[in-house]
This record gives sequence, structure tokens and C-alpha cells, in this order.
Amino acid sequence: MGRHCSSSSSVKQKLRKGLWSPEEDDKLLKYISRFGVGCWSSVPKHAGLQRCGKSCRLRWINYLRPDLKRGMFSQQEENIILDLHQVLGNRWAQIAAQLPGRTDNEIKNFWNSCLKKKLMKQGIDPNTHKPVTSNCNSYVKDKKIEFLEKGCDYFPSSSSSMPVGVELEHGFHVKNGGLMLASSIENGSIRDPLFWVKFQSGTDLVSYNSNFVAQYHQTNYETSLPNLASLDHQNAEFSDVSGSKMTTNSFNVNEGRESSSTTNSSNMTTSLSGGFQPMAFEGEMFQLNGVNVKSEQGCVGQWQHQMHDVQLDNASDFNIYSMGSLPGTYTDVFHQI
DNA sequence: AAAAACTGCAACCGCCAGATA
DNA sequence: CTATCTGGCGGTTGCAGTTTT
Repeated sequence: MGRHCSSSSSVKQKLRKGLWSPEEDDKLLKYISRFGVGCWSSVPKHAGLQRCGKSCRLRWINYLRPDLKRGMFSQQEENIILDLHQVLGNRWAQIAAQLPGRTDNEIKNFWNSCLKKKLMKQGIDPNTHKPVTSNCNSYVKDKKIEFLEKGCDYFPSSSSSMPVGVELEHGFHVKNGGLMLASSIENGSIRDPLFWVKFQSGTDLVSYNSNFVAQYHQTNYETSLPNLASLDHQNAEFSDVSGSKMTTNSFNVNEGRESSSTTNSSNMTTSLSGGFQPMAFEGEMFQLNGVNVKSEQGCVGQWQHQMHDVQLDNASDFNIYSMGSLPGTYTDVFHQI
């Protein structure tokens, strides 16, 4: 067992604790500069300090060492810490070994006071570095509950303009083991829902995309939709929260039907069609009715046609949340399955 | 203006492993 | 072989400065 500062010395002299004074720093600095780092337990005696050796060692390592880098962490350093923490966890000394001039204590403090919160704000679990699946935005949660309470009243049980063979129930139905989403017309106004598709972690979106099957029936092409992400999606290039560029790889308009393919910073490509306009990819914030909303995983989109539905392959791969409504034309819709 | 709450960070504490007596 | 010493590490605390109420 190690000894504690207060009991290790045979000398009964009271040892100082707490913050170091400039005079103490001076004594320690002069001593180490002259004799170098050796046996810490003998340092206080020789340097004329009323401190334990352990305290001297810590003061030297964390503050007095001449090779210490001071000041804010750079973006590059931050990235290194994030990467290493994902691999090493709280092994601060090992992380510090990769960052010249930084101490384990400094990195630990930076992590606890800054990086941890930053990740949580992005919906990322700081321990696993993976999206927090149960921690969806509270606004989204509220809207989900609201819809569940309203139940199937949101959609008419049938619609003359729905594609043949499709039955609407609670705004969605299962077809071929997948889920159908639909928007509809009510009292002559278009219901263009905003929704959020959140994929389960581990879902391979790249291969999933090929299974996005869009069926749609267009009766009226809406051209005056607000563009919440200010996204020119014909030449889209925008940044996610980390500053990484996301690009729209392709964009087509064919008889009023759009399809696009967008790649984000994680190299996840999402192909969308049937009038779906991507607005925010994972980690992105955007505003909805003055409320800040974040897409945690998956993407946020907006239907652009009066009537369509889309099949997603495996219902267990994703959850769908309502994203609220825009005034007038848009209404709340979907819910978690 | 004062009190309370929050934040960042330096320093301490307890535990451990390896070295030494 | 055992007891003790030492340095290293990660978790936690306490304090000073700042912000909010």
C-alpha cells in the first residue's frame, strides 16, 4: 500500500496543502532545474518545501515542467482526444502520451468540462461514442406523444386517390414486411408531413438505400414549399455540426418526381425518392417553428407531393417520429412504430 | 446589489504495481 | 518471502471566478 502525504514522513512537521504559492513554485523549479527529477520523496526536504513528495511531483508534472503547452486545445488536438478516447476510454495517461505538452490531468479536465458535454449535445453517448438511441429530442418526443393521443384521426381511413391495393390505417400500414408512409389531402389542403426516420444503430444505410422503394401518385406538384435548410438541393453542399461537408451526389426531377442521393461526413449515402427532400442529416440542427431540432441519426425530410407513399424494408430497422408542423399547409403526422 | 448556482481547473485521495529493504 | 516504499493513474473534491436569478 502506498503512503499518504500526511503520514509518510517521520517528520511530524505539518505539511502544506492546497494551492501552491509563487515562492513554493520558485523553490521547486530551482531545485529541479539544478538537480533534475529523481527521488520525489526527498525533494521537499532538499528544496525547503513543506509539501509531500507526491504533491511536488504533481506540481512539476502538471504546471512547472518547461515543455508544457499552455492555452486552449486546438481542433486537431480535440479530434485526437476524441479518437483516442473512443479506443482507449478514460486512459488519460495513454491519451496524453499522444499529445506532446499536454498532461493527463489537463486532458481529463478538458474531457469532463467540455468534450463530454459537446458529445451529449450532439446526441452521442460519451462513453460509447455512439448515438443515444433513447434520448431523442424532447420536442420530438412531445410531438410523438401528441400524435399517439390523437391516434388515427390524423388520417382518413380511406382516400380515393391512394394507389390501388394500399390500405391506410393510422397513417401507415405494413406491406411486404415493410412500412408504408403516406400523406393525403384533407378538405382540399395538402398534408405534407415532416417526419424523422431514425435508423437503429448498426443498420447499413448504404445497402439499405437500394431498398428504398418509392411508390407515389402525384396529383398536384407543390412548388412553394419552404426550404428549412436553405438547401439548394440541385447543387447542395452544406455542413453538418462538425463542419464536415455533405454533398448531394445526384438530383433528378422526372415528371415532378424527385430523387436525390446525399452523402454525409460518415460516408453514409442516403438515396431518397418519391418527393422526399432531405433537410438535415444526422447531427444536424435545424429550426422548426422556432424550435431547434436535431436529427440524431438518420435524416429529416419533407414530402413534396400531394400524394405518395414510401416503403421501408424492415420495420425493426428504424423508428419514425413526428417533427411537428408548419403553419398552414403542413400538419403533424407520424409516430414511432 | 446580493445571493445562489454554475464552471473550470488545480490539487488531493485512494488504489495499484513494481522496486527495494 | 514479506513488508514497506515509491511513482503513476484515474476519480473526486474544493475553490475561485463567472454567470444567473
